[in-house]
Amino acid sequence: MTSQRKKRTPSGRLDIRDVAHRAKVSIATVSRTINRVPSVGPELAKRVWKAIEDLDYYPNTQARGLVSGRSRLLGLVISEITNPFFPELIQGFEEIAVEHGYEILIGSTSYDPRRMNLVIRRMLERKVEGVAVMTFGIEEPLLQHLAERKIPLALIDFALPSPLVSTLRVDYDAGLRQAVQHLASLGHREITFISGPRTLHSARARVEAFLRAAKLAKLPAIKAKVIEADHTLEGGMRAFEGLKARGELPSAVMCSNDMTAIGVLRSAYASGLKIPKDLSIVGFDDIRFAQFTTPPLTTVQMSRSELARAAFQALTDHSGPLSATSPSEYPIPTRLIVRESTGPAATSKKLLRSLPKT
Amino acid sequence: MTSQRKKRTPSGRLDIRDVAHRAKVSIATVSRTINRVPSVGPELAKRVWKAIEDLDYYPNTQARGLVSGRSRLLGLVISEITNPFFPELIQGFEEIAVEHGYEILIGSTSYDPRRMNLVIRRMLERKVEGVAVMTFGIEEPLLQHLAERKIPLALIDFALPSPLVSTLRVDYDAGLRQAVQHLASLGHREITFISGPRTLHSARARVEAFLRAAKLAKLPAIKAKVIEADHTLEGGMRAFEGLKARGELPSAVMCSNDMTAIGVLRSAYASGLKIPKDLSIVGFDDIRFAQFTTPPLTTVQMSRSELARAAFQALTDHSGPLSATSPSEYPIPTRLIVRESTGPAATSKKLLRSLPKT
DNA sequence: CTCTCGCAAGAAAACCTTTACTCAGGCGGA
DNA sequence: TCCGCCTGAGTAAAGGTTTTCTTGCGAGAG
Repeated sequence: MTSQRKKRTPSGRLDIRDVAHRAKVSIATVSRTINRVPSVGPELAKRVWKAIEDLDYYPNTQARGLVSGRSRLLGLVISEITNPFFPELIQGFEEIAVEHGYEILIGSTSYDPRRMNLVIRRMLERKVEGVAVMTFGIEEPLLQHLAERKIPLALIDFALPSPLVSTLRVDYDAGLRQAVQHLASLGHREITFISGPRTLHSARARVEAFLRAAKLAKLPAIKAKVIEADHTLEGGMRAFEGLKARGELPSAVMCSNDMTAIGVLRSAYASGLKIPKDLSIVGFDDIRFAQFTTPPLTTVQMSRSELARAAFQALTDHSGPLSATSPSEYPIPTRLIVRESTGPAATSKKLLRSLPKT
Repeated sequence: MTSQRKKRTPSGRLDIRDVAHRAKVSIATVSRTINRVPSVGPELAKRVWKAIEDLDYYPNTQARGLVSGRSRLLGLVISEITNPFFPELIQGFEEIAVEHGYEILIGSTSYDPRRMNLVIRRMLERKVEGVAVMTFGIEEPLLQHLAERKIPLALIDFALPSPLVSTLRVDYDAGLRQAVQHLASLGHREITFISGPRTLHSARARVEAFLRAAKLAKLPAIKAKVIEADHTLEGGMRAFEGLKARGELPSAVMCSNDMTAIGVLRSAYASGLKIPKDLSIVGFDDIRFAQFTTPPLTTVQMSRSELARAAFQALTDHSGPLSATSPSEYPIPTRLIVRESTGPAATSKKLLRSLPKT
């Protein structure tokens, strides 16, 4: 009974023993109470909770993690936080993670393999319990490295034959088909797709889905062309300028992401074109800003919150008992959001004539 | 010498002892090597590093933090990650933090006091070594709570009389003075300032700085008016509509942030006004998107990377020995960036006449 | 009435580092 | 030559939890 307290400054950090002392129980009981182990008697539990309340105690996560081997930390690897696509993803991910008692570690790769390496290392050191790799320029060897460490992984548009790796499979076809059909029904017969960098899985997947959609829409003489840009606003501007300079402007442009579409919009506007009268533009992603362009952008929505939810799901499914019953693919739906950047087709002949010469 | 290893699965997580064993030294030496304690002989150190390399060992951050009392974690509290101001701030903060071996924990408050509470709690549990509170709707009691916990704090535009609290003092005057003078030199005599919510310190500080600048510019009969919005794009649109409906459109509008300015821009455009011919618009913040509006936005730049750097500085200055020599205020400069949304004044008479009636 | 089983709660080990303390040599000064 | 001191490396304690193992107690069965 001689609860021999060691010297400690009264104002110092308080620990589980302080609580135990105040509630007149052992530290084990306090721990069990906090972790809601059912074997604690209800009246004892109440006393413990009161002590916790009184002292304003909260457990030390580091000690907890050390012994339990669980860090309650999840990694989120993104390309660049200044790309407006990602903050919305982060928001969703943070929300659901926190709700489940996890904290998230964010790492931006800036498309730099060296940084990617560093990011992975950081997450490993912090003993994350899972990593959602939501960046597009993925380096396969690095992922292997992670997979070998027995860390659950959630990848986007990319699969890896490992039991702990899940894939978020974006259903590009659905949304792009809707978009192509929407355009076709407005009378567009020529659609140019401005793609992202060919090096990105996700960009390639979008192109292919577009091509399939164009084929499927088998309208007479629909012409589907693809040119490559880089998923940036500036890239979109350059793509438009290129098209215009070569006299290849179609009546409708679809873009691999919204930033590109906004760039096109901007350049088209600067060229004196009226959107959608002279040119219809469709984006992809539905970033928040798409609602606020002039005119508001018609775009294919890929829900960020759904993506976040699926990623979290995938990660935590795998961190439980290795029952291997958890699915390895999680479908992410997409759908067209019609706003005002699309309208009835103008013939490209007329369009070209109306253009001021550069 | 009987280096009695306990049973351990060969493929299990590896330990500082594994390294010690392989390098044939004690674990203390390994630890010292890793932490670059100079008392380790160079040839021993080399052997240890080699062992670390061979095993691909990295230390367990949790154990480290537990014993050293240092989590190497910094908290960053923001309002909303989807507000484009913040990702740029986060980027800068992450960069410098990682460079110094820290990891950051992000918490969004969404202007909700309850969430704010939760965010603080999360950071406390993780034993962060400092918190940068970069949100604007700060709850004072919560900060007190943090300050009492002896956690270094960096606040923006807000001071607290506590040794561990530093203030990032944004020099609104400089930038706003430049903006007012720029407008004045273009012939504008009426400038309306669209403020943020009065409840925000930062918003109030901007208003006051604007008023000072207007006074200082003491051009004859300059009319400085202030109306309140809410720092959102929609808020900016509403503010413009209100001004227009009341027939109070000035020749120039300055906004408390860029989102507001973009809203005004958008509404003005929708009303058939030409920017900057009919109306000059100045923003504040210089978010990245400000370069891409049509026309590109003239705005007062408050450098996010500088803010991030100062915040980090403030936090780490205080976490060293409590020498109290660290400054408690860190100045953040601002300056005008002239783009194309400002131009020579049109008289408001003429402007009103040219407006289509609502 | 006693023995055993089950359950609630306490004691102690374990988690992986860092760091204070200890110890063995080597070297310089007296 | 001897002693104290410095240097470099090892030993062990500490840090705050969780969790396994123990223990004590009450109740039900024989």
